[in-house]
Amino acid sequence: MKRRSTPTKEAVISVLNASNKAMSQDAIEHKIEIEIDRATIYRVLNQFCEDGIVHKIIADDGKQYFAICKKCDDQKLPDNHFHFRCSSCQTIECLPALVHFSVPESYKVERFNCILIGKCKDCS
Amino acid sequence: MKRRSTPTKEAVISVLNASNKAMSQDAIEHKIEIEIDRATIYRVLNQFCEDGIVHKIIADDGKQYFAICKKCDDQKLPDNHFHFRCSSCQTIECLPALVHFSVPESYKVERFNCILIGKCKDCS
DNA sequence: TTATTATTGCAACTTAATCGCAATAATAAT
DNA sequence: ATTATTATTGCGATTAAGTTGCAATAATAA
Ligand SMILES: [Mn+2]
Ligand SMILES: [Mn+2]
Ligand SMILES: [Zn+2]
Ligand SMILES: [Zn+2]
Repeated sequence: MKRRSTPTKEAVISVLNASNKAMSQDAIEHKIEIEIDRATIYRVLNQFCEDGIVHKIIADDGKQYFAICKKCDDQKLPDNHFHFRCSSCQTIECLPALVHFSVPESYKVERFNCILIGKCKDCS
Repeated sequence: MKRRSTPTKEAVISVLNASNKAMSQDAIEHKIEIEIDRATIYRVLNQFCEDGIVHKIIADDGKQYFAICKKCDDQKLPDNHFHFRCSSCQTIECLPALVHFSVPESYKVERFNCILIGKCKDCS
C-alpha cells in the first residue's frame, strides 16, 4: 500500500516529535489542535510502526504508548532499549540503556518489551 | 484485612502450582473444575499478588498473566527476572535470567516488567 | 480533468478488567 | 454448639482501550 501524506499524519508526527516522551493515543489526541478521530489516530500510529518511524511500548498499565524512533537501529531488534515509567508523573520515556539478556538453549528472541518502573529524575 | 481460606483460593493456587507457565484469568477459569466468577478470580489473584504468593506480568498483548512466585526473593525487587512469550504457542514463562539495567542519574527503579518475545524451545 | 484508491469519520463492536451491592460463608466470640 | 462479625462471592453493570466495517472524502496518478 502506497502511503499518502495527510494533515492527520503530519499532526501526529509533529506532536510526537515535539515530545521527548512516549505518548498514548489519548494524549496525542489532546495535544493536537485539529479534531481527529480516535480510530484514525490508531491507524496512523500503527502505520508509522510498520514503517519503522515510531515504536510501540506496552506499559505495565496494559496501555499502548508510542514514541518516535530517534536513534533506533534498523537491525533485527530495532527497539532494543529499556523504557522507564514514572510512578509519580506517569510519563514514559526511552532510556539510553540497551537491554542485555540471556535465554536458555534453543529459545529465539525476536523482540522485547522491557519497562522499568520507578521515580524519574523530576519526581525522585 | 485478615485472609480466609476458601475453595476458590485453593482451586486457583492449585492450578497455578500445576502450571509451569504464567496464566491469564481466562486460562485459569477454564482449567478449574468448579465454576468461579471472573471478578472473584481477579480479586483472588490480586490478593495473592499483594501477599507475594503470585506475581503479575503485563504481556505485550496488554493482558495480565499470573505466575506462582517459586524462587522470587522477597527483596526490594521481588520479580527481578525476564519473562518469555512465545509468538507461536503464546505461552508465557518465567526465565531464570535476572534483569540487569542501568538508569541515568537520580532515577529510582522500584520494579519492572520485562518480556522477551520469540520462539520457545518447543516451537523453534 | 478524471480516475484510482488510500485515508478518514462514524458508529458499532470486542475484550479485559473493575466496581457496587446484597447474599453467602469462614472464622472468632460467646 | 450457637451467634456475631466481616471477608468473600456472584451478579450485573460499567469503564476503558482498541479494533473493525463501511460509506464518504481527498491525495495522487493518469
Ligand atoms: Mn523507546
Ligand atoms: Mn516470573
Ligand atoms: Zn516523574
Ligand atoms: Zn512456543
